[in-house]
Amino acid sequence: MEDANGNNGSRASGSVALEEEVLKRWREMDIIRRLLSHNKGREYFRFLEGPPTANAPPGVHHIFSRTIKDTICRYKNMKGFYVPRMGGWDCHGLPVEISVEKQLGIENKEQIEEYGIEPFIKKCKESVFSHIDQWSEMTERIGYVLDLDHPYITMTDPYIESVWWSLKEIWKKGLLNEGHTIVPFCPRCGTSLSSHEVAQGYREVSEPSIFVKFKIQGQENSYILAWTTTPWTLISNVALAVHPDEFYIKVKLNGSEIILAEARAKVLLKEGEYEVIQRLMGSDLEGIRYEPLFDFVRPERPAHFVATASFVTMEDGTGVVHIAPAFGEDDYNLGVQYDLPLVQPVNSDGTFGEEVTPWKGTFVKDADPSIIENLRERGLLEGVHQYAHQYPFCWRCDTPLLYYARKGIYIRMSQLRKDLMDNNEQIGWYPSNIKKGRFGNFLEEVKDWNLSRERYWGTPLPLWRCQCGNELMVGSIQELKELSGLDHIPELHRPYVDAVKLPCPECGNPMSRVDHVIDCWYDSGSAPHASLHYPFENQEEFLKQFPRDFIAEGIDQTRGWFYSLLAVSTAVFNQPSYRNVICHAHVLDVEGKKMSKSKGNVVEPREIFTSDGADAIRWYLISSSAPWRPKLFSVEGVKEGNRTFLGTLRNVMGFYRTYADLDGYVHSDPVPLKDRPEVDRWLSSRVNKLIMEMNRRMDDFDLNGAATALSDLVIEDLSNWYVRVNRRRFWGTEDSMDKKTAYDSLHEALMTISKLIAPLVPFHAEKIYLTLGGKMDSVHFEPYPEYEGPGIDEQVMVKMDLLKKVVELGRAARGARNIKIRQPLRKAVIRGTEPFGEGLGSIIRSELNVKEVDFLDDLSGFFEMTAEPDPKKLGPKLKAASGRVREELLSVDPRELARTVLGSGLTVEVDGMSYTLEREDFRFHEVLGERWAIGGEGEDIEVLLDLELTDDLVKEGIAREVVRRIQTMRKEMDLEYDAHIRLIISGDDLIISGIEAFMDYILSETLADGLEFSPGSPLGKEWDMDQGKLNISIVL
RNA sequence: GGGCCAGUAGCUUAGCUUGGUGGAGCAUCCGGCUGAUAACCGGAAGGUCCCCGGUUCGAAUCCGGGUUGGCCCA
Repeated sequence: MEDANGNNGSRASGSVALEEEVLKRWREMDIIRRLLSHNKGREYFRFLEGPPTANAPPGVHHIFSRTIKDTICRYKNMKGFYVPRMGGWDCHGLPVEISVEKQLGIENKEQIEEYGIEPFIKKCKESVFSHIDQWSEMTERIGYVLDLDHPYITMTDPYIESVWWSLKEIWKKGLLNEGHTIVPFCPRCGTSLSSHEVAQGYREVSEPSIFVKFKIQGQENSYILAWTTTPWTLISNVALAVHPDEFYIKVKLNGSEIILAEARAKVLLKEGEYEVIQRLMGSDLEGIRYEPLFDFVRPERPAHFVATASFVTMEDGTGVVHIAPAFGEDDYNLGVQYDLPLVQPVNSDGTFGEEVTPWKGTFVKDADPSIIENLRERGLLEGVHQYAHQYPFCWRCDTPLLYYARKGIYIRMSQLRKDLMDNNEQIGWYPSNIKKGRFGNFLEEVKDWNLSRERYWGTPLPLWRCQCGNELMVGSIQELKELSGLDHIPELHRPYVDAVKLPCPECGNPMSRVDHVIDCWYDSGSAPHASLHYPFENQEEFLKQFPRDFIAEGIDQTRGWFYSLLAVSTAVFNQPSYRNVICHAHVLDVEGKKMSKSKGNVVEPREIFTSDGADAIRWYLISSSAPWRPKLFSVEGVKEGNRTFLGTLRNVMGFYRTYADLDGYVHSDPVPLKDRPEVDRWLSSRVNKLIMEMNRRMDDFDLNGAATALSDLVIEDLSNWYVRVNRRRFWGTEDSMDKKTAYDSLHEALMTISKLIAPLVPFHAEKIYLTLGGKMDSVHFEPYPEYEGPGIDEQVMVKMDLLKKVVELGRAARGARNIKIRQPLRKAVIRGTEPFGEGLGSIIRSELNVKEVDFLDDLSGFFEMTAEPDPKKLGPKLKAASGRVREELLSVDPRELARTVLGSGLTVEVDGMSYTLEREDFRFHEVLGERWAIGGEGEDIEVLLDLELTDDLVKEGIAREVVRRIQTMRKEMDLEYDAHIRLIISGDDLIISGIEAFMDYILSETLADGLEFSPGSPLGKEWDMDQGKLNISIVL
């Protein structure tokens, strides 16, 4: 609650009340919707919202993304750009299916088929927006300007149609192929897993690894030694791989001749145990044929020979890798290179097929011991080792995953590698290292993109096939209708699209759609065109918005959305679809751990909204460090920002309002700047300088730098300095020109600040703007302040810096000698600066409470000099000896050293060498006598205070002590600021004489109409002062 | 296992590009100030600038290696 003076009871709660008031106004005046069309018709700032999935509630990290995006967009909007901000929702994908599976209590594809695809995807559709209310609420509450009424939704027909169009474009370019890809596969769930899911399930396991002898064809007793951690894949072996540029040796071991890598022999075999017969390069081994270990499958193409491959390492094994192309990515690629057969005698449930007679129906991994035993009996086993390595398990059912060749449709991104890299050059990355680093490295090794998913809930792959081998890619709804002869397609999802058969133009037989849906990353990567239903609608609008100027998401999107956007736009348009991207780090808990429900360390956005508000959390996330530094989220940190920065703002406003209301001040006909005192011109210069800096930082996407600059000005310059030293100018009862000038200056500074902070803390900005009588309906319609020179008076800024330094040093001088500020002193003497004008000089006198300020060029009369060697000078001059010389000189009495150096000069002998040093090689200090206190000793500016007290000074000090006590009592009595009082006082003689000497001063400071001395008054408050006892009563 | 980023006071961090006696905020303690401020001002205490090595007269800063944490990928 606010009191009559506009002060908030508590700084923290003040922020929530303020925001609710602003939110109410925004709703009533439709501000957010109006901002969405603000500047329409002017130049575009082209922003793209990354679509979240609304089937889980938003967390703090979503607030982080949204704050960054909102801040940049609000800024550009104020800079005069039209900033369309279409919301977006990502709908498809396995996570949705899984949540529906859970809800239905089923857990595999068979059960989904049993349940029915149609009711299943209906459930998916319902589930997609299960938490949309929380998302909308959060979005509005943090003030994110986003069009939630017309969002793009990736599961709608228009969106899917645009996705289809782009796929057909890619298909027309011949970039869409079918092939096998090796995918991680869960044999129990019957599905391949996304890389993200696989990453969740890695565990360290210890498994038997075996050394197997492959008999070389046509040679007696001669073998190649290979090593594997997956014995079951030996059934499907079709080749052995060696590194072409490593040395291999043939050795005699246990009566056999064996080939293995030289580097590995040294590790695996004991010295003397073997005899080297021959040394060869890996490339010399290429083509050697060997006898297959098993013959369950007879390959249709040449197999069982040695190939060379650079992925073979000398880190472990024998330097010979057994190759089974159906069960590993490297193996598969090598298979393509050597045209090896794809031997795959394993069913999709992970058991061996009929042809593998001894183990048919056995889960492959369970067959390992028996296979090992089989090899041992046949004398082909050289050894078994326990081997610890990382292996992926299904995150859902904990079954070990198998790498498995599956048919799939993929985009040949590897062919577009150079285009991707060229397009990446046109993108500004924040932080910049991502461009060449994490993202650039990824592009250099970009793999073909497996688009197909053997699932249900996704954009159906629009590829129809005929038995005759003919294929058709469908690129629009219209095309599908024409080809099928149907005039109604219920929707572009399974199973409806599956039901559509197309007559084959080649042979007339019905063509069926391939089963697959596509990777939902392709959906979101299509957002730049699909959000506008391009090219079916909005052709012009699309051209205006492509490529987008700015996107921002978490760094985990590097290979997610940031990649899929670039991949789609490169494949379809050969351009990047975004020009600038901020990748922010994650929001972790206070200990640096990932927030997760199971750990119970999740911070609920709502809790912060009701305790400290949206601006507080926005400010915390932006001001605490650069966006790409992880945020160790602490509620204390949010509160601190709310107290220090936002609270100070609210308080300066409160101060302004208290007195402006009292005086009926309105900002009009302002006093010309040149007629204002220096301190006002200083404030204006500081604000102008901030305008320059804010524009520069925001244009550079440097939000953290902008926040720091704001905070410095508001806390240090505006509140802690300008308002504090000028308070008295606002207090006077009569309407003076000086008072109006002070109001003008404070009003103007606050008005500009309200605009400068608007993108960052939109609620506080609004409140300040409106309180100051801003003309627009919202500060967010105002143009962002632009620097218009010459608004910066460098001279007055330099002077003020000096002045602040003088005051700081003067206070330090008092502190060092324990002299209270309320005790007036006769004189301050300052060295090292020019005299200030009367205006600024009076600030020094009141801040330091001295009667007189003197400036002297030379204070040596007060001092004795000391000297110490300056390592910065000694180093370059004496090189290696500098350390010893410095040590030597530090052992000399510094006063004596100073006398010598300043007098006859100095030669020092160290380790038998002699060095001549000069004045410049030293730093000088001064020490002074008892009467004076010093601040800044040895610095560019020094301040001396005369501590000698006269009777008058003592009495004045007493008077100030008395005033302070009366003011405290007024406050305790909760008196109105302008309430007049009468005083009844008694006390010790010295104190009474002080009061008598400064009677007028005391009366006017405390708004007292009379003061009466009345010994022994029982009603008053008893005070214990340094100078004796005092009793004060206040009467109204 | 690979890539990227980071390690500075009890906590949050600046400084690192371009080497020259390490700064700030919060918290603590002492003192001061206070009719705008749950504020503010002065001071104290608190540092192996993650570790080891190299370059240099001199390294928080540059280079190499390691380590710990985060993220991404396997």
